[in-house]
Amino acid sequence: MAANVLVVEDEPAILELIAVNLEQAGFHVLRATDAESALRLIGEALPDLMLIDWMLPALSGIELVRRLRREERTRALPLILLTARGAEVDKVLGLEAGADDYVTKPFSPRELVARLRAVLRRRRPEVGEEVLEAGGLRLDPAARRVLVQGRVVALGPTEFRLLHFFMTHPERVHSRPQLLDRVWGDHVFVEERTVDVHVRRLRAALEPHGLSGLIQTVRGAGYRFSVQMAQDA
Amino acid sequence: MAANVLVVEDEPAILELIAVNLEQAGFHVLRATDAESALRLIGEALPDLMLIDWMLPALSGIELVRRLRREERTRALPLILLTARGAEVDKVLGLEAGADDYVTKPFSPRELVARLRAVLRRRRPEVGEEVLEAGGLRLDPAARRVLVQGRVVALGPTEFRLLHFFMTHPERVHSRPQLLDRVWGDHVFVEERTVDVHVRRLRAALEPHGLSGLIQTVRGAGYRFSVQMAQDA
DNA sequence: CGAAATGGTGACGGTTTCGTGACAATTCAT
DNA sequence: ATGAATTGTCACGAAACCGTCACCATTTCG
Repeated sequence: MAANVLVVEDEPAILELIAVNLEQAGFHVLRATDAESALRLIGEALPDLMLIDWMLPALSGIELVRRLRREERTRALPLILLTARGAEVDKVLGLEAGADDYVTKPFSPRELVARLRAVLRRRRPEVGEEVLEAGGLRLDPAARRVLVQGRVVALGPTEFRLLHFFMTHPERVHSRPQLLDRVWGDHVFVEERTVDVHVRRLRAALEPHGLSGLIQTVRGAGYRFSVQMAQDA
Repeated sequence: MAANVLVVEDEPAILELIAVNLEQAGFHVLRATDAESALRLIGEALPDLMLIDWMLPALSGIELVRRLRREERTRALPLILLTARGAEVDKVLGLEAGADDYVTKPFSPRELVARLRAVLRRRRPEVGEEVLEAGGLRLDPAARRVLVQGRVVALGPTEFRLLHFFMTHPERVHSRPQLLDRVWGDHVFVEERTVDVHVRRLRAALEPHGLSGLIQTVRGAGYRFSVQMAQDA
């Protein structure tokens, strides 16, 4: 989720101001003070989004936008332009050049972050939204809902994510550390036994619907979601 | 591609100036010097876009905009307002009344043409104007009205838009940022919790009509409009 | 057989999230 | 201009959720 944002702004003070705000919002910020160094940075690795000042030395912001749009590799790169207040015309020209959005200076940090997120969200074509079916279960990620024979299974957020992971990685054993990594996130630190508790809660939620044995304990190894082995004593 | 543009401007010299510029840019220009003759022209044939001066004799430009937005036939008609320089309030009022954009006088021909093209490009799609029915609700976008069993449901503007969005995207969870994005608009910045309040108001408005459970909260994720499963704990 | 290891289970605070009522600011119609 | 309606924000409390622990059952292995 930590998106890389490349900020191109020639005024060092403003650049830092923006960078600090974005980093506080959880973004990873790359800095550039002119278009050329920005292009150089892009050459190494594509960021997830670019924030470009309208006024830049040498190659102007809008020129940079146009150039990025011409290149195949950077064509789909989300771009946001920073324009000075009152430059109404610039907005139109900027959007025509191919920017995804613009922010007028001065701006509030909240507004900037909101715009950023909006653009990032819009560009992503929602991956992993297919409905999953296995072992009589029907999990719909978009609706965030689990059904078994038309009946809704009541699940908490963590249980839902856990089941989601199990269903996307069935028929194999996952250790507790692995589950913590994939379901809780690699930055979270919780006890391994917490997994046990949530597995139990998930089992308890499935039981009333006649489903049991789907999640199996592999002693000394971890847990496994299995449709095949679901019916044994 | 030669779009018909109806220009409403009471000052003959300015009207001609605009007309000449637009025609040079390839538009077909219709002229009117007051709101009434403009309405008469529209009665015969709808233009593709209207350029309306703020100050008009008798019926003012903003009144004309409001009136056009009320009529079903002209609701989707792209409108651009011409305002005097520095009249910041006018801009807000104009956009609120339903104009798609505004241009401040004096303006450069190039700017005017750019705005016109921009507005035409993102012309309102006629889709999403058909009557929606779901879960005992009947929503008419054109009439901006919601019925349940013939009875009118009293909704504020925001609640209406919220319900409209829900009904056009049912059976899936929408996060608060997503809802702010789609219902409030990209360029509005309000607290996320504001969504909660409006969801509550919407629920409160539906309840007296025997409808409950249609809008479900999904803890940690957002809200969901669901017709099926509307009756569970 | 007994000790150690492993996992199931129930319960308990702490935290997060959401519903709700109130409020001030603003807009709109009269 | 006055009053009604709408909107965004906040504070408070209820409820849901989470992580942890203690305790017990079962398995493993000396």
